[in-house]
Amino acid sequence: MADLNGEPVRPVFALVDCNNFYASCERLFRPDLRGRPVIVLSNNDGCVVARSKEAKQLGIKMAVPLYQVQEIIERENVAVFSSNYALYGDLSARVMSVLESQAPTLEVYSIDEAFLDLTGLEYCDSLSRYGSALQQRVFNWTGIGVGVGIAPSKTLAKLANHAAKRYPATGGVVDLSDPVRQQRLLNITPVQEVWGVGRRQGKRLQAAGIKTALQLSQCDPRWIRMQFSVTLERTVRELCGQSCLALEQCPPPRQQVLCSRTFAQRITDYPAMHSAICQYAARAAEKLRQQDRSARGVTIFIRTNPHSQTDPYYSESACRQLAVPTQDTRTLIRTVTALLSSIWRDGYRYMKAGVMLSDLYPPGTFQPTLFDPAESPSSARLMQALDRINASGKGRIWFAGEGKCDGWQMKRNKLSPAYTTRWKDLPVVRA
DNA sequence: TCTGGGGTCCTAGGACCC
DNA sequence: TCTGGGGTCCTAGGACCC
Repeated sequence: MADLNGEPVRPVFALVDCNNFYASCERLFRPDLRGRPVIVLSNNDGCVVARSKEAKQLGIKMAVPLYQVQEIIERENVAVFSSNYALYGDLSARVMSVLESQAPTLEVYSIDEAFLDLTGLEYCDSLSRYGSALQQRVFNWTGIGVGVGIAPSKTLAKLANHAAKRYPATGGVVDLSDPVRQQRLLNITPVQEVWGVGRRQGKRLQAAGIKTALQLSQCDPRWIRMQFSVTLERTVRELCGQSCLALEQCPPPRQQVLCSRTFAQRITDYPAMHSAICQYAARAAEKLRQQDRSARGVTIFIRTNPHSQTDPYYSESACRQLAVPTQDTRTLIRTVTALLSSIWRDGYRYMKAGVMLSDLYPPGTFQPTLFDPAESPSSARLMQALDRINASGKGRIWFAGEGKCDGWQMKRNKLSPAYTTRWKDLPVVRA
């Protein structure tokens, strides 16, 4: 693309990221929690996955197990919540719809982040002024605070966003279009904070004397490719302001569907594991149908606690390729049941299990052989009826194999109401 | 006692083909 | 005694992301 003077148009990306998203959601309908430290826990109330500003200041680290910060929680009167995905998902959709109304194109990157394409906008308005207006509008319309990072590549936009959050003087908006500013920020950013550099590669880079993002950006991309990977080569180029990652407006179709859980209490007997595996298969099948796919590959895994010093470790998986893809819960339950009996061993204390569906086909795209069994014509209608009933909120139908609720079910002791998605949880305001 | 869940992409190596 | 070159596909495992 070129502008009217024949100069190539430089792409401009913005990354908008919600501040302490889950913690902000929990506080939105609880004004009494303003100023009080808030944390949100992972499934099973296991680890800390979100912290309000105040909680961060107390030194509560990300992903730390709950029991390790119990003392701080009690001493400092920290408000603790289980994950409430119904609430976060709904508020996320609200934030995204505001962003969508304010930018020509956007990519929803995760539950609390979106990339926007602002190419060409700098000719109409100052980019940072636009960022501030966007931030204000999201806050006014949803009550959620966001940070905005603007730059010529996604990786730099990520970095700008980090800076917007780290340095309050920025007001939560950083425009990194200027190469001099880019260099300055890269110079004070440790290499492992760059998007796409994880712990492992961070260590390897450090060992090679590459300690800052600036040093990484100055590496020869070909050398990086040889020593590391093409992915990291792309990161180097992106850090130099060369955009290699495009905006993905429609997310590519999923290639697998996974449902796995850690149990609240260890499972030691086969019937309990069987009902857990059946429940995960049923849930995975539900997701599969939501995505309008049929799966041919079925994998299950079971494992004990890898952290345990005292219990023996066991981890095993098994998979099967079906003759024809299916989205019928009954077929999947039959399959996982057979797989489970092949890997189950008595005498272990199991901590986690899961069901994975892969080799996914859109309807009507699989070519069966002459002798493949056809799916019964009533299957799709039956599954539709099942999904409709279970979505109606009037009750739930499940398969016998799933059993009734048991002690191993996920622990969510500190769950807040589904304020925005369930009528009976609607907050009431009294004058 | 107590450590989440759900994804993607890349690479190396083996099997196989002509 | 001598034993090519080029390619595809599949899988397991590693690394990364939020």
